[in-house]
Amino acid sequence: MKALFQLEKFLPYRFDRLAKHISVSLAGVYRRRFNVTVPQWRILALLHETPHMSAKDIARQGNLDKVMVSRALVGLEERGLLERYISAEDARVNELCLTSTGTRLFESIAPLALDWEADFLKVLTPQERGALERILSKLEQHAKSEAPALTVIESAIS
Amino acid sequence: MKALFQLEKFLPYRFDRLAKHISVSLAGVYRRRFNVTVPQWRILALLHETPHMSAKDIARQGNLDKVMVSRALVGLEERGLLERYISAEDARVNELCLTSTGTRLFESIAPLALDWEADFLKVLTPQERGALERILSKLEQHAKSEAPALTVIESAIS
DNA sequence: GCATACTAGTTTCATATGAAACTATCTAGC
DNA sequence: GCTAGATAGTTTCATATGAAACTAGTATGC
Repeated sequence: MKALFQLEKFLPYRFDRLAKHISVSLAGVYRRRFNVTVPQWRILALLHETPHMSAKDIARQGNLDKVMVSRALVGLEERGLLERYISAEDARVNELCLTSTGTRLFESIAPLALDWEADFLKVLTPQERGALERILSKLEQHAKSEAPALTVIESAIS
Repeated sequence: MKALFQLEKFLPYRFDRLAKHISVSLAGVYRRRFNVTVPQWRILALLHETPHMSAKDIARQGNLDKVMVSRALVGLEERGLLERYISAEDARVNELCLTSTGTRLFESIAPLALDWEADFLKVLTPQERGALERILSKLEQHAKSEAPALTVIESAIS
């Protein structure tokens, strides 16, 4: 009648531990070989996919703090990996765009990132990979939908 | 022939985002209601399960930095939630033990934590929950086994 | 038994983080 | 067209983090 609770089996703990492991391990690849931080890597990926995004959009789509985006952009700009233009419609907005150097850098990193991912998932069967995909999607959906409500509770209580 | 890489579908990104969401949301429960941090919560859980652990064992089993453990212990001790004894075999080692107050506090939090977990998983079918369990175990196993190798590479390169 | 190398836990310090204030710009209502 | 309130992005500042140095104690080899 002991063992009501075991940290080792507690999902939030397991998720945190695994996510940290993944992040540290993969971030090492970007950093060692390309001297790129995680926020910078996300920015490269987002801008490669959708050029001319604003910093705000990057923050939202890359799950990053706007302060972190601001700082990461400075670093990328200094290295000539991206350029900013002031938006024609709204002078507050930065229109961001990878330079050809930035594009090439991203295209060097991306295959390594995908290799890393493939290697990480190689212990799973194809069925399990499909299941993981579906499960993550459901949990993400759930998380997204409850986020606003929790914010309200948060500000109401604390 | 675009879209070789989409951040939104990249597993490390998805894991990081989901884990952060979980952590922030759940940590709010401990903190608001009980003024307990995540490391403190892990320590309470581990000591409840296995009394008389050392700080080092807690760091390893709770996936925490030893500095963080040291600091979290001070907070718990000050609140009278745990006591330390100097180990009889080795005077460097702290033998840690929850007080009855600490035990009661843990036993107040645990059901809420489990409720939170159940609520979080309620969008999954029983089959999916089983699959998630199995998948996580495999990935954890894989992560654990490659960790030492990566450390070697790390120190060799950087 | 004493010098050397090691380990548990703490402290220090330099860096990372993000909340809040700030600047520049925009929008809405008058 | 001007004022009040909002928003994009930056800067400041106070806190969180963890690597490395430190302290106290242990183990080993001679």
